[in-house]
Amino acid sequence: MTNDADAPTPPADAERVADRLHSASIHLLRLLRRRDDEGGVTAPHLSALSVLVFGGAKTLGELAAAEQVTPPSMTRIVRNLEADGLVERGTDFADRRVVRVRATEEGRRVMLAGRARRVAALAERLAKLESDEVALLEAAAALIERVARGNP
Amino acid sequence: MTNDADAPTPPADAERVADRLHSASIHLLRLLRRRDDEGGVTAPHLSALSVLVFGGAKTLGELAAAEQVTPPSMTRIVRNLEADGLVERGTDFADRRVVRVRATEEGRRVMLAGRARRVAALAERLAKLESDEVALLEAAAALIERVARGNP
DNA sequence: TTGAATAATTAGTTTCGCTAACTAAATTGT
DNA sequence: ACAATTTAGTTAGCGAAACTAATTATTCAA
Repeated sequence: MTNDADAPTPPADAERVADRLHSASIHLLRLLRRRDDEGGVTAPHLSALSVLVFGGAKTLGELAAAEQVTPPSMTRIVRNLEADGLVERGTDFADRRVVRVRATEEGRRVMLAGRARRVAALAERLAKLESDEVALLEAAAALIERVARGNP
Repeated sequence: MTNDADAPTPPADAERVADRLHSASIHLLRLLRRRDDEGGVTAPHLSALSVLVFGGAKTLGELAAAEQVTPPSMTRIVRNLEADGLVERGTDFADRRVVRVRATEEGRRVMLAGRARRVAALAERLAKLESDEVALLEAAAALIERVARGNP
């Protein structure tokens, strides 16, 4: 495995890049996966919560779609978040089937604190990179996000 | 997000980038997990197998380290791979505590096929990007890999 | 030679995601 | 208007993945 982070326009075959990106993502998440005992908030919870904090209230279905999980999975995530007082559910009066979910103030605080804590190990390592490398990673994150959804 | 790696030093705060990278990785892997269920080999298995195929035989402990999981986790992965005939275990004659693991021929074939299947959805989407965007992602993958391990 | 260290395994727990089947509410078609 | 269909969400249950703690087997060192 030779390093081609700085190679001059390599033959960037989509499949090879896909494979590396896949592999890199697995290893990155394993680094961050460990449970956050202090806050008790796991990565998927934090992720859903941050959608609510930054994107405002959503229906359960919208949240499931945003997080790319099935509705039953999101039902469970929301139930746990509610039990911890981090989100609130309300019924939509126009359509009583839908469940509206929004972050509580505590949810907002916990999300911000938990995120900082969870991401600290990574941020620490990023701080050691050159600034152009960090910029590259930021651009890449946006691209990956776009690719993971349907390139919208 | 039109700027590249050579953008004029944006305020690339490490923590913000860490958060986005984290989020992007979660979503990317969720996308790929679904595709993967169509085949018999799961992502962690494939990942470990590819270490063996590309890196040659390893001890169980080395494999655990390479994959950033604990030894018990790797024990289970290897047991499953062995049950499927994809790897073989052998005792090291110099030190009878260690378990040497190597991919079988079938393991090699299955790994390559599985990887192609797994990565197809991603590669398809990558193919729609500009070539400089793909190159950026490739460089990012290498960087992420470096960061996820201890920046060596 | 006995005791500490190392490699791997076993046992048990937790979290997460899925599918299938269900309830409840809204919409549609006759 | 009311039966049939569609839509939103929930419940129940399965399987995969990862962890910690404790155990076994082997090696190394005092």
